[in-house]
Amino acid sequence: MERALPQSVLRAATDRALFDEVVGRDRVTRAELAAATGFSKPTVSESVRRLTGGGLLAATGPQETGRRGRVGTFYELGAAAGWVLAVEVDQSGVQSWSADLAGRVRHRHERPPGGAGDTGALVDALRAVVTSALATAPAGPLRAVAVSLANPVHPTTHEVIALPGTPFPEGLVSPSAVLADLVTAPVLVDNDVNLAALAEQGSVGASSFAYVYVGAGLGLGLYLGDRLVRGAHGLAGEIGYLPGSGPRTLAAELAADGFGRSDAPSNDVAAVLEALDGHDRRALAVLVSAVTRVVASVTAVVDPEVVLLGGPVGTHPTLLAPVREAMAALSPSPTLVDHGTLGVLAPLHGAVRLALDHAVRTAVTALP
Amino acid sequence: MERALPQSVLRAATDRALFDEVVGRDRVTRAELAAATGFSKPTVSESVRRLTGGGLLAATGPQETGRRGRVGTFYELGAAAGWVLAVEVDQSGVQSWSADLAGRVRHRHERPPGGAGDTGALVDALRAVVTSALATAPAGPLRAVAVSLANPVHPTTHEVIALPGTPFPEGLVSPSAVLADLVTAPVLVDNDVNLAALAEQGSVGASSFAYVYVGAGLGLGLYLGDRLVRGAHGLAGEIGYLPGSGPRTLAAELAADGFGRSDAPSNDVAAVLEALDGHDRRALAVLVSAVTRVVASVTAVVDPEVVLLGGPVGTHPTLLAPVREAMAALSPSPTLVDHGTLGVLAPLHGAVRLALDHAVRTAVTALP
DNA sequence: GTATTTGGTAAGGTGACCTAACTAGAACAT
DNA sequence: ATGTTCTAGTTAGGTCACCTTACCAAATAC
Repeated sequence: MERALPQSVLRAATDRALFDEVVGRDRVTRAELAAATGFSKPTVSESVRRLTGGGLLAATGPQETGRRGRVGTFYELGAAAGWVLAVEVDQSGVQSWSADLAGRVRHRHERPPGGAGDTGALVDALRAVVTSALATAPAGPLRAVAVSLANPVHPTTHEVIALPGTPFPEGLVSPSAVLADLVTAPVLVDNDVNLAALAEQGSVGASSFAYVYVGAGLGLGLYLGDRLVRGAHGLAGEIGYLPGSGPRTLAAELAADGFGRSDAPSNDVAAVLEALDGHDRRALAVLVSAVTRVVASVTAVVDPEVVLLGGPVGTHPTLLAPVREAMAALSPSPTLVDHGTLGVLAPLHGAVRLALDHAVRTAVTALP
Repeated sequence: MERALPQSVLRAATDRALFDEVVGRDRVTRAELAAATGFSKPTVSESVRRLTGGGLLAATGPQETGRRGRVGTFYELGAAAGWVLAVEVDQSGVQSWSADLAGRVRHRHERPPGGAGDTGALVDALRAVVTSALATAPAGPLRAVAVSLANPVHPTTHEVIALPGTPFPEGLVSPSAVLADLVTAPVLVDNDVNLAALAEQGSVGASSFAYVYVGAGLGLGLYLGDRLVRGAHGLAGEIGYLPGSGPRTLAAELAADGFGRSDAPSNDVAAVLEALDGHDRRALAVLVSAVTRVVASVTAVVDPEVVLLGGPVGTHPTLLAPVREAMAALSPSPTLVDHGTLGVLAPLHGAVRLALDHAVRTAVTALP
C-alpha cells in the first residue's frame, strides 16, 4: 500500500479553495479571503503568494471602498493565468470555445460538417478549429482541452467506443491522437451527453442528477455523489439499449415506430418535431411512452433528485406535462422532472467545466 | 466556506491504514507495517502507540520467526477493542451477529417472526435479540449497530420509507427509536438489498457493481465508485417500479402473470421455485424476461462491471444461462452476469461491513 | 490631531510527517 | 567465545502546512 495522503494535498486543497473564491468574487483582498474561507490571515497570505507566483492570481490596483480602514491589495485572476479549450464534435460540425480560468468564454470558432461518414473531413475540421483557436489564443498557457463527442468514450483510456448502428460513425476518431502535434496540453475526451449533464448539473446544483437527451440519438448523463458516472466500460447512459415494450431495445422500437431515418440508424428529428408541432396524437403517445420508460428506469435504478429532459425532442414543450403525469402514476419517488435550460450549448458548457476543473487542479498542485 | 481539510484527517487516515493492515495480517511488527504501508518507521511507531493507547491494538508475545535479526514486538487486534452488532429484520424473523473489529462473527441470536403485519411482535423480537446479544457481549465497547431492513430507508435520516404494497408492512419501525434505550452506540439502518450488495461487492472486488435480488420482492443494490448508491430519497434500486412490457410496472406484471400471492402483495416464492424445478417453460420464460429487463436496464443506465443475481429465485440455476444469452443479444456492454455467493446471509455480512466501517472510522478519529 | 477601524506582517507554536543515525538483540561464521 | 551481520525500534533533528498572538501601516471619523 502506498502513502494514503501526502501532506501536500492539504496545501493544494487550500490553494484551490482560495483560487475558486477569488474567481467567484472577481476581486478580493486577503483579509476578505480569510474571513470567507476560514483560513487564517497568514495562511491566506502564504497561499496567495504561491498563486501569484504561479501567475494564477495577480494583484490589481486599489479600489474605492466605502469601508473605514486601510485599503487592502485586491487580487483577481492573473492576466496570464492561461486558458482552456472546449471543443464539440458532432453531426453539425466542429465548434470550439476558448475560456479563461474563470470560465469566461473569449473566442468561438467553428467549421461545418463534412459528409456523413466522412472521417477525413471531420479530422480536418477538428484540426482547423483548434488551429484557429490557437491563433487567437488568450494570454498564458493552454492548460487543458476537453472534447465533446457524440459517441461513448472509455472512462480511462479516452478511447472512442464503436457501437453497432451509431448515428455518428465518422466520429470514431481519437481526438488526442488527432491533436497530439498541435497541442501539448492534456486532451480530455468525453461523451456529449455526459458533458451536457455536467453543465446542467452545475446550473441546478442537485448532487444526484440525471439528464435525458432525446434527439437523433437517445442518451443519458448521470451525476451522482459529486461525480459523473461513466460506467465500467464507458457505456453508462446508453439508454437506447433499455428494454422496450417488446423483446427489442427502446431504440429499435422507436425506429420501427416510424421515427427512424432511412439514410442513417438514428431518429428523424425533423419528422418527429413536425409531428409534435402538428399535434399528432400517435406520435406524442409514442414519444411520451418512450421518454417515460427512460425516466422511470433511471428513477427506479438510481433515484436522482432531479431529471432534466434535453435535446431537440426532449425539450419540446408538449412532452413535459404528460411525462410528469405518467411518472406520478408510476413511481413512488418524488423525483423532479423538468427541461434542461442550456439547449444545444450544454455539451460545450460541460466541456468548459471539465477542462477548467482539470486545469485548475493540476495548476494548483504544480505550484512552487 | 469552512476549512476544507483539517490537518488531523492525515493522522486519522494513517491510523486507519495501519489498523486495517494489522487486522488484515493478524500479527505484525512495526517494521513490517512500515514496509507494507510506506510510512516511515517513526510514524508507524507513533501511530501504533496511539492505537494501542486507545485499545484498538495490543502487543502480543514474541513469535518464532525464521529470520535472522532481533525479534520484534508483534501487534494484533486488541482484546477489548470492542465489537459491532449486525441485525437483520425481515419476514423470517430477527437475526443478529456480533462481530469483533476484524469482522469475525462471535455470537448469533435469532427470534422467529411474529404474524404478518404484527409490528408489535416484530419490535419485541428485535429488542429480545439485541438484549441477548448484549448479554453475551464480547469484551470491549459496542461501537456500532447496523440494522438490515426489508424496506427502503432514507439515506440521511435512516427513516424507513412506506411504499404502497410493501411485502413487509410490519417492518415500518424505526430501529434507532426501538433500540434507543438498549444501546448507546450509533444505530445505522439500511435496506437489506443494499447491504447484500455491499457484502457481495466485498467478495467480488469490482468497483462498479450491481446486485439484483429476486425473491418475495424485487430489489437492486448498487455500488459505484467505492460508494453505495442509495438515491436522493432512498429509493435507488426499487426496480419493482421499472417499466414492464405494458404500461404497468414490472412488479405488477409479475403479479398479473400468476406469481403474486393472494395473501400479500409479493411474489409467491415457493410457487415460483416449484415451477422452475419442474421445468415449467412458461414460468421460466416469464422470469428470464423479467430478470433480463432488470439486468438490461441496470446495464444501460449505469454500466457496471459485474451484475450478480441473488435471492431465492435469482440464484436458481436454470436462470443464469438464458439471462446471459439474452443480455449478449441485447446489450453491447461486456458486463459480467453471475450468481451471488453469499445467499441469505448476504445482508448480515453487509451489515457487519457497514457497522465495522463506521466503528473503525469513528474510533480512529477519536484517538487521543 | 487623535481615535478607530481595517489590512497585512512578524514571531513563534503545533502536529504530522520525514531522514539519518543510533542502540538492542538475535543468528551465524570462524 | 567472539566478532559480524542482520533486523527491530528509538532518538534527534528537519520540513511543511497550518495555527495564534501581537504588532505595524494606512485609511476614515470626529
